[in-house]
Amino acid sequence: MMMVRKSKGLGERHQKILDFIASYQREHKHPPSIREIGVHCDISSTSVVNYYLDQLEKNGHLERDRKISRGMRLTGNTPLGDMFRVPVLGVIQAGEPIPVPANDSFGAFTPDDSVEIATSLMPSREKGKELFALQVQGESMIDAMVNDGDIIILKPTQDARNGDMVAVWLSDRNETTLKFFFKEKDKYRLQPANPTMKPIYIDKSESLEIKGKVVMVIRKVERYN
Amino acid sequence: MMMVRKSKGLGERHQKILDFIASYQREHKHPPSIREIGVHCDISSTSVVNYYLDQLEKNGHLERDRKISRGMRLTGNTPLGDMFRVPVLGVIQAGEPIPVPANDSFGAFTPDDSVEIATSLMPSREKGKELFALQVQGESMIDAMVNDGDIIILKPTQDARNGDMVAVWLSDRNETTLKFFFKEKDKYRLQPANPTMKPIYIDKSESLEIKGKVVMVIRKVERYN
DNA sequence: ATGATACTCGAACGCCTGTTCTGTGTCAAG
DNA sequence: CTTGACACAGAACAGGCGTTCGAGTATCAT
Repeated sequence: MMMVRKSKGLGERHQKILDFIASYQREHKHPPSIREIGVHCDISSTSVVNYYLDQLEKNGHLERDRKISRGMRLTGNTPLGDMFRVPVLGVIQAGEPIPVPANDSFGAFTPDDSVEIATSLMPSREKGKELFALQVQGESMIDAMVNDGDIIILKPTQDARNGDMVAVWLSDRNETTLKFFFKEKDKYRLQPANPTMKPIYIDKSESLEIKGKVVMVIRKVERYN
Repeated sequence: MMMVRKSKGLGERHQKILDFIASYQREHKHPPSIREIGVHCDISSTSVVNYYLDQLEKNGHLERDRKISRGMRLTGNTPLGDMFRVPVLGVIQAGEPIPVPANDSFGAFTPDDSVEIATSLMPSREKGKELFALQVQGESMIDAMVNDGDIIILKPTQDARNGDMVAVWLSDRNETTLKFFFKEKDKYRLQPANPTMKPIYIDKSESLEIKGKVVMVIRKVERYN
């Protein structure tokens, strides 16, 4: 019978090292040395750090240039340098609920699809880890100035402040929509981004599920056919 | 009287080093060492390389982490890693002509403003050097599904193929617009991106200046207020 | 001529860093 | 109990690397 010491492929130590490399890289613009990793991860021997680094490389979390000082770099879905990698969780369309990230394994594997965004493009200081993206399908978001094929990036949240652009699921109407959100006396006002279009009002008795706050829209203009 | 040996800030040697660092980084994913620079740039002494590196740092072309092996990185408008830096040349609005890049000093200094785009987001294999960006002002591009404040990235071109989304200047109408372009029998059809809106037709006798082909639209959703 | 400035070379110094080797303790399987 | 895989520590080694220094050469203004 085969039993694994630590059931997960990634132990606490591994994760700690990975996190440290990422944060160090963000701060210093270059990867840490083995010894620096040791100090900050409470590992007293360089050989042990090397030991873990080897494993991380085997698992594909890391790339190494042996013999080269600080010759390591994070791979895949790790926020590298000044770029965010945002997972595309699915599509958003009129009649369907919005896929939202499972709370548990968030940083985990989403090798599906993802988009990379330069941090310099990020509006606020949104932490990249919490963001996710959806691909718009159909032309139902036209009043939000969002086209078929556009990619919207949003931050998961349940409540919005007035003026936020939110993705909401109106289960009563079986409708998904993107609107600017305003809470008024006894109802909600959902204002389209297109100023030529009129807002819709949702009574507070109606169900209104805010799924996330839209932080960015990206449109790759291909070809109109 | 003060005379400069080489009138330009950047000598041939400087440029060669800069180029080598860029190409080395692309290939190895990490910067070269001083000695490696020396070998590939025909400099026999490490101190000379260090000498030039210091100058490049003073000129702002380079950042250095002294004492740290390979602790250098290119700054500014150098296509680093897998990211494009696209210069924002100005704004685009209804009644104004579209700013287009001067043909001469393109790669030159545009320290104004710029946006960074991950190459993975680029639709075609557009070369980043030829792209430029404009910030949309006003709501005149609404029929192109482009909002006030959006950033559009386009490739300068004079002619378009059917189905391309182009930025055109209609001098007869004194109007700037973004539309899908179609050449028909004796006229041009400019099709709005918003499918609920009707196309406009431009007679071939009218002037129609294509300024560029839109390749991407980016919207940072801030706050509606 | 003379001195200043820019540029180049070569060598030596010493720290930093990845590697490797030996040894220790733990724990599950046989 | 023995064995062996696994996690870890510590020390020592060797090479890579940035730095520094002394010295030489060329150009140019004074």
